[in-house]
Amino acid sequence: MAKNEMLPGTLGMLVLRVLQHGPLHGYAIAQRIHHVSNDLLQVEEGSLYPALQRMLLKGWVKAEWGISETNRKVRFYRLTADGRKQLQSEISDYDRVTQGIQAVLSKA
Amino acid sequence: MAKNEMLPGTLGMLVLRVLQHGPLHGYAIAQRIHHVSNDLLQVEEGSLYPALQRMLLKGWVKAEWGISETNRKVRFYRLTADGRKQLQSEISDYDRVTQGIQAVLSKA
DNA sequence: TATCTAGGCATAGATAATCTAGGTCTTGGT
DNA sequence: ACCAAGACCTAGATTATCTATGCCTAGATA
Repeated sequence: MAKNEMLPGTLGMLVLRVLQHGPLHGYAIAQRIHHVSNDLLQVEEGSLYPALQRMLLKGWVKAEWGISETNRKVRFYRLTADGRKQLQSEISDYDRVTQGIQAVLSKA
Repeated sequence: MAKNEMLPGTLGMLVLRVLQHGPLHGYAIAQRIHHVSNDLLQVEEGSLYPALQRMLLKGWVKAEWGISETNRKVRFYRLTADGRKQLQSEISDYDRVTQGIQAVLSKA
């Protein structure tokens, strides 16, 4: 995953995480992740929108149309109760796996 | 990536890392990763062998047949100079991305 | 001796998630 | 009248993983 690419399998977790603050529209989700990560992470639109569709199907987010700060028609996503649970689960999986990886990288 | 699954994109790095000590055969690579990670990581053979093939093609490892400690015909893999460079590159990519992820998870 | 288990290599096919590269529409500024 | 940026979306290619399977051998055990 060179340059600004994502770690496959972690995008959903990041999206759910930034939605914990409150609803955001897609474009804003990508920007938020980019800024909060100090520009280390770059979410491509071709990854983001399909991911949001998957999460809608799973019931982890709900969407509704609205108007953005810049007066554009946008789709706001907000976390559901299931989404919150899913986020916790993904975080603990992620923590466990990265612990394992760190162990290998350090004491291999 | 539930239970013992891998984080996609990190297997190659882990394999190269454990080969830094010296040559190992495939089965032993999987075991080493499993043990060193405190059983957190489980490398499936169906992931490992294709990964080794890819790394052979890229020239990151070289393979030769030999006899294992348990007297079986095995294929020993050892790191090449290119493999060492690749490992450093993958580690720094990985570190950068996980820093970004941690930033989002904590200060989202 | 026959059989079983574990060690060990390998591949095919399904699945999933990403990226690239396009496309569309709108708003606000020049 | 035009253009850049905001915003949504999808198709297709690529890549990496997992599941399931097959094959072979050494050593232990019945």
